[in-house]
Order: sequence, then structure tokens, then C-alpha cells
Amino acid sequence: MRPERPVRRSREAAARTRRTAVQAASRLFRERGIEAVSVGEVMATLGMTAGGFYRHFDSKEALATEACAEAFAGSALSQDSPDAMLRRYLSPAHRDAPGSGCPLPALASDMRRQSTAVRRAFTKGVRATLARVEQVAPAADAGTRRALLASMVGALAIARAVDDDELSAAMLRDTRDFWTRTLAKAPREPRS
Amino acid sequence: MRPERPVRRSREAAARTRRTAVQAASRLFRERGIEAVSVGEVMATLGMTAGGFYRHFDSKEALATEACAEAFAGSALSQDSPDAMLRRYLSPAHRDAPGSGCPLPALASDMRRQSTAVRRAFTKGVRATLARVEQVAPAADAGTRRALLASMVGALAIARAVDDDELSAAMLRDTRDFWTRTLAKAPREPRS
DNA sequence: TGTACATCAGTGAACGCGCGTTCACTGATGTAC
DNA sequence: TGTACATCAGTGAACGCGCGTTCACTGATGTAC
Repeated sequence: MRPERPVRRSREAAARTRRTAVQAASRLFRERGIEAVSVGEVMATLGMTAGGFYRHFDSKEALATEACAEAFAGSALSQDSPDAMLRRYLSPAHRDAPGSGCPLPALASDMRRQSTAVRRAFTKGVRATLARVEQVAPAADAGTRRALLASMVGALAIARAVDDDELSAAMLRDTRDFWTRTLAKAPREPRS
Repeated sequence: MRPERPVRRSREAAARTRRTAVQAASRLFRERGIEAVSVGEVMATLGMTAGGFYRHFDSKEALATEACAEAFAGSALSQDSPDAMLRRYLSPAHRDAPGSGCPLPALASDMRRQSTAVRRAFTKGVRATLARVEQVAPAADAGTRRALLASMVGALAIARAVDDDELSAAMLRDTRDFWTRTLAKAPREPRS
């Protein structure tokens, strides 16, 4: 059958296609997991068919690598106070919008099945996120910052997994309150 | 073609098959994720073919529901002191053996794509795990216990995802140290 | 306790499906003169 | 600037593959007498 629409695009249009594909993949992968999203589905969100994908990427794995980096770049932690960061990260809004949210709770468990390249991109993102936590809460030592990030990621992951609105909300609220208290009380060492 | 081996098994043998399938699934699902493990693969670990699966279960989903419950039943938190629990949960050994470990970091992100029945079994397991944390650390209030569980789950998930041994070990160690310190210092309220 | 028959646990082939990837083809875009 | 040609972004059909599930069949197990 003959193609239904004109085919070759200008260079800028092609570059735009590539960029948009990475962005769409970054969103879809976070929403549903890397393996659960097909190449065809990513291209369909751009109004394209799966075949054209391979003009831009060697494989789905290459897309996953770029989408992973893009996800970290596009969803950096807020630069506000620790309180504001916690309120935003551990909010129902963030829980309910994984596609535009932090890649850590969304993709962490996918990493076990990914190639070295994808895992490397993810690891780089984890380090960047830890650096962001340092900017937001410079008073906490490195160990406390890692425990804080672990809490945020775990709380969001559990809040998303659980089939009970109250338990889900409690995981977010209690984790947020605990850290707000902890970071206020002991910026570097106990105060009173 | 004619079957190569005798077919019908005794009732006990059949019951054993069912039980073993659930156990194998519970391990495999935690190791690689529910969707990444096929029904045929589960049955192959029992030396059986995929066809026989449906004498015991309505669907893969039914197996996932039972395997999820089984995973929580078989991997309960240790009953020791908070210190011992943290040491065990946040150990490289636990990180490297997801198949026999806590289902929370292993399966949490799979839940988004699972049916209500599976999610319910998972949620029940989360509540049971929180109850275990209460037994281990009765001095901490409910909110702190939820923050603690979130930390443990997040730290293990990140430690497994990351492609860097040092960062992986640091996530475990620092989260463990933070909570050992925190639970020792303030069993119910600040001490000194 | 023995015998005749029904049951059903498990086999292995087959099903329809969606996946990642390849490929011949099209025709607008880009380039060489 | 205009023309002739090469390039290549995207189409849509096709590929081999593995999946979950179904099904006709087998023969040891379980049951009725």
C-alpha cells in the first residue's frame, strides 16, 4: 500500500521527531515501566508508525538510555527549602503523576532487567539527585541525605503501590512530617 | 505425540505441585518482576509444561495474587532488635537475593500494572510488614515507623538499581546508620 | 478384598496476539552545478 | 537563481519469537459395588 502522507521531513523536523520521541518515552516509561511500553506506542504519540523509529535509534534499549537521562533532567528536585521539597515530592499530586515525576521510584525496579548503558544513565541520575538534595539541605551530612532520599523514594513507591487511599496518604504524610521534624531539629547537630 | 511420562498424580502430589508452583512464582516474581516471568518458566522449575498450570490456577493473575501473599508470608522481618532488623534488611546479602527477600522493594512498582486482587494482596502484606516494624520498634510512633519502612524499602530499591558498588553500599550503610542512631536517641521523645 | 469404571493431573500441539526489528518503497528535502 | 539528481525520514507489510491460554488425549488414581 502507498504511504498515506508525504514522507521525508526537513532536518529540523527530523530532529524534532527525535527529541519528541525521547520526551514521550521518558513520560510513558515512568508511567508504566519500560517493558510495558512498546516502540510503536511511543511513535504513535507522535502520530508516526513504529518503522520510522529506527531512523533515529539503534534499538529500544538506546531509547531507554536517552529517556532515562531525559527523565532525570526534566524532573529535578525543587530548589526550595527542605520543607518545600518534602511537601512537593511527597504530595498526592506527585504520586498521581509518575510520568512527569521523579524517575527513581518510577524506574528503580526496572533497572534490574536493563542493559549496562541504561543502568549507567540511571546511576548518573541518582548521583545528580543526591547533589540536589545537598543543595536543598546543606546542613545535613552525606549519610543523612542518602537516608532522606531513600525515604522519599520508598514512601512514594509504596504510596503508589498500595490499594488503600488512607494508607497511601499516611505513607506520604508521615514520611514528610518525620523529615520536616528531623531536619528542623538537627541541622548539623542537636540544638537545645 | 504421546506424553513421555505417566500423567495423573495422586491428590497429595497434585497439592504439592500447586504449593510448589506458588513458591517458585513467589521467588521468580521477586527476582525478575511479574511480567518478566512466564507461566511456562514457573512450571519448568517443577519439571512440568505450561499446559498443566491451568489445572491449578484460573490465570497467571491468580498465581500472582497467591505468590504475592506467599512472598510476604515467607520473608517476614526479623523479630530481633531494631539494630538487628536494620542490619539484616539493609545488608548486601538481602540486596543480592531479592528472590527470598522482602517483596516491597521487589514488587512495589509492578503493582501499578496489576489487577485489584493482586494489589489487595500486596496491600495486606504492607500492613503486615508495618505491624512487624511495630513489634520490633514499639518505642517509635506510628508515623516514625512508616518513615522507617519507607527508608528501608527505598534504600534497598536504589541499592539494587544502581550500577556502582560503592554508591549501592553507601545507600545501605548510611540508611542503616541513620536509623540506628535515630531509634537509639529518641525511643519515644528526646532523651538528654 | 477385587473388579470395573470414572475422574482428572499433566502433556504437547495449537491458537491468536503483540512485540522488536527489517525492508522495499516513496517523494519532499537538500545538494551540486 | 534554476535545474537535475541523490539523500533519507517516514510508511506499512512482513519476519520470527515468546507470550497466555485452550484443548484433545493419556493412563494412573480414586471410587462404587
